[in-house]
Order: sequence, then structure tokens, then C-alpha cells
Amino acid sequence: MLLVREIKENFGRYVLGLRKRGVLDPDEQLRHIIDLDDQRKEVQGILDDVLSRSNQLSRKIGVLMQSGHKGEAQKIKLETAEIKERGKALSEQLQDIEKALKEKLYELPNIPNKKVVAGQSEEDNELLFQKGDFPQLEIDHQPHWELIKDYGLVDFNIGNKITGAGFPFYKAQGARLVRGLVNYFLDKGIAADYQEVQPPILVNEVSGKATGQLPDKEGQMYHLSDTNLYLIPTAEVPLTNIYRDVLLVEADFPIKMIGYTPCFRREAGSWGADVRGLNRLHQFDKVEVVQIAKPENSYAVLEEMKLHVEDLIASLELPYRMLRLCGKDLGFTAAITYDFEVYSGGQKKWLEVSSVSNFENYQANRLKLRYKTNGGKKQLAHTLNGSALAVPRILASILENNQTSKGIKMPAVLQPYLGFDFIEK
RNA sequence: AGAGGAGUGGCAGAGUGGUCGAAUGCACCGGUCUUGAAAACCGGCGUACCGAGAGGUACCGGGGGUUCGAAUCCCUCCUCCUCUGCCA
Repeated sequence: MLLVREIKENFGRYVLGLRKRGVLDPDEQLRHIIDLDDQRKEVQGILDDVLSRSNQLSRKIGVLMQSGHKGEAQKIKLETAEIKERGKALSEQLQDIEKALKEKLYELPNIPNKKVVAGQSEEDNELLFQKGDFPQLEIDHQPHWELIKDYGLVDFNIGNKITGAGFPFYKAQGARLVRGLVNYFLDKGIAADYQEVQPPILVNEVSGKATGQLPDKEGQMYHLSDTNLYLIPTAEVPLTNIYRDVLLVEADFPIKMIGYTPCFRREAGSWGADVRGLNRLHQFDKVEVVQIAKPENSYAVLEEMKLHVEDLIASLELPYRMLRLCGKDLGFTAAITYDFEVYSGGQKKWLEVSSVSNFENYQANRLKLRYKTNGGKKQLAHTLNGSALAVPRILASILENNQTSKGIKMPAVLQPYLGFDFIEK
């Protein structure tokens, strides 16, 4: 959530930033927020005075009662009735204003970093580099949704029967591949000094709001109405929320967490022709890295995270590229996001396998995540996260890119994790 | 899941209707003393909002209520502990 103080101080920059995202009438919206905040201050000032008067009288009554002057106390009691009423009206008014202000602030996305271009759609994401060679596949190569059937690795039909579309069963070497990838990703993270965390995959409403999934992505999360809990769409939610309402000190940094969780997404509205096989699922496995950083370090941390993700993908011998998302495609809470995509030769498509973002203080503000400098100054921390990595699309591209007429070759780095180096028919 | 108990400052812990934002101890910070340290002594030590400041307001697990006045009474939710039940 944006800070009113920062909106005031950087009005012009914020207007431009929101415009980059295609927000309509950003100056009007920001002015409305400032206006609400001014109202808030004014009403609160008046209310504080009323309450102050009321407290004074109450204290007086207390003194009179104790010294036995009951009659005088009664007189003052009558006086308080009117004050009480005023106070009640004012506090209701204040609550309304605060609620309106909060709602407005929740509606506004983060301000993009200056490197982010505006753009109209995902077509305008900037391609920053591309590495690795495209696979030389044999003439009768197939997309992974055929390969998984032929090799018996993933079964969508059973998933349909037991749960529904988008909930596949991984079987035999397919299941081992999932498990191997998860373990490999975790071990690489641990080697890079991330602390492994295994969080709950259900979170409460407060947590969803704090990292910004709610109310923005309300319809994208599975919701358990009997307990009002949400299935996490990413480990970002529980991991980042560890630091909700926390005041850190300098010595706590760096804070680097890694966690594997299944992720659940309803993907409402995005179910189309483009999502065959493992490309888009309602449940998938992902290893996520999260860092909490001091503001002055957060962009260095972002670079470190990008390198970590790049190293992972490169080690799997997959052709990949990195893009910087344009304003239009940028997630609600992010200030800047780099997407990593791998080339999947069977379907001849680029698949997004990681998204690495700096949220600056936008999440931290909702989280009330602050830190105290050695000088005693308190300020909001920065939050960052990235996928490292999402399993199904990596799995798909490994299968597609390494297929031969005799079987599918596994990347060398995975062999210790799999116990096999080749998938035969 | 049922019955009972409990949630107070960084920690421990007092306070059960009236100058309580909260005793006391520990921890922490500054000072005196000391060659230095410890001990002792003196002082300071929660957060947020408003205000130039003086100061004001709110906060004793969350929310609501009773009252002139609530940490204290009532309702409700959450969490923890004990016992019973169930379960991997």
C-alpha cells in the first residue's frame, strides 16, 4: 500500500508511475487520497479535543465522588451527556473517513521503478537477453502433453476423476522428477545461504491482505468458507507474513528464506486454448525465495536473486531469456519484475518459469514491517521474492527439449536427485 | 470436539471500576566512581496519530458493549495451558 506522506512528497512522480500502469485519472485518485487524509486529520483533531474534555470531566467526577461531593458530581455528569454524543458522532465520522481512505489506498498499485516502460500489453515487455542453444530435435518430436502420456509420467485423466481439471497426478518417473526438482532447487538455495522454511499452505485473511493478494486477487485464490482460510497461490504469502508486525534491527539482515510449497490458483478467466498440459495448472509445485532488505540494499539483493535464478535455469541446460515487465503487465504490488522464460522445443514456445520482483516498501507498509537503524531511526523495510523455480513448466521443457526417439535424457545436475538419467518407453 | 484456566511494556510480573500508559525486578542506554571492567549509586528507557512547541488522543490478545469513567465488569472471536475425547 502506498504511503500518503510519500504521495504528497512525490506527487508528480506518482502520477507518472500510475499512468505507466494504465491507471485512469491517477492525479484525481491521488488527490482524493490526500483530501481524505486531510479530512482524517481535521476530524481526528476535533475528536481528540472532545475526548480530552471528556477525560477532564471524568477525572473531576472521580475526585468529587471520592471526597463525598455527590451532588456536584451529578451536575457534571449531566454535562458529559452532550460531549459523549458529539464524541460518538465524530468517531463514527472518523471511522468512515479512515475506511474510505484505506479502501482507496488498497485500490492503487505500487509505483513502478523508473526503469519500467509503460507498454500496452505483455507484448511490450522488454527482452533483456537470451542465452543457450535451441534443441535440435528429431523430426517426429512431440509436445510434453503427448510425451507424458507415452511415457506414463503425468495422468490428467485420473486428476479429472479425483479432483478436476488442472489437478494432475504425477506417476512413476514423473513423480520422481517432481520430487528431484524440488530437492535440487532447495539444495541450491541452501547453498546460497537461504534458510529453508516449510510453511502452512493455508493462510488467514489478514495474511492475504498483508502481501497484497487480497483484495486485488480475491477471485484467484481458493477459499475455505467454513474457516475463512485461503489456499496459498505462492509461498510468498506465508513466508513474507512471518515478518508482519515486526520491527527488525540492523543485525537481523540479511533475511533470506526459501520454501517449497504446492501452489493453488483458480486461474479464473484465463483458461483457454493456450494452456495445454502442464503449462497452466490449478495446483503446482514451486520453490520460492524471499528476502527482506534494507531500502538501500534492495536493488543489490534483486540482482543477487536474478543471478541465483539464472544459474538454476542454466544448470538445467535449458535455453532461456530474461524480460523486464512493462508497466501494464507488472503485478499489483511490484515496483519492478524480471521474468525468466525457458524455451520449450516441443511446443516451440517460451514458458515463464520465474518472476523475480522488488516490492520496495509497498508490501512492508501493509505488513507493518519496519527496521530500526543503528541510529535509532525506524523505517519500512523492502521485500523481494522470486520463483526458484516453478516445477511443471521446467518439467515440460526438460521433457520436450531432451526427447529422442529412444527416450528422454535427464540434465546431468539432476541425476543424483533422480536415480536415473534416462526415461525409456 | 467438550470442560476448566489464562493472555498486561524486550522479558518476568503487580494491578480486579477513578489522576493507570500502567508498580517492581531483569535486560538495555547515558552518567558518577575505577588504570580498565564488574559491583554500587544517579538518570533515562513502549508504539501510533495530531501539534512549531507545550501538550493532546488512542492502544493492557482482536472486535463490540455497560459506565461520567474500563487493563479491571459483560458479550464475542483468536491464541496458549490443563483434563477428557478423537486422530496421523
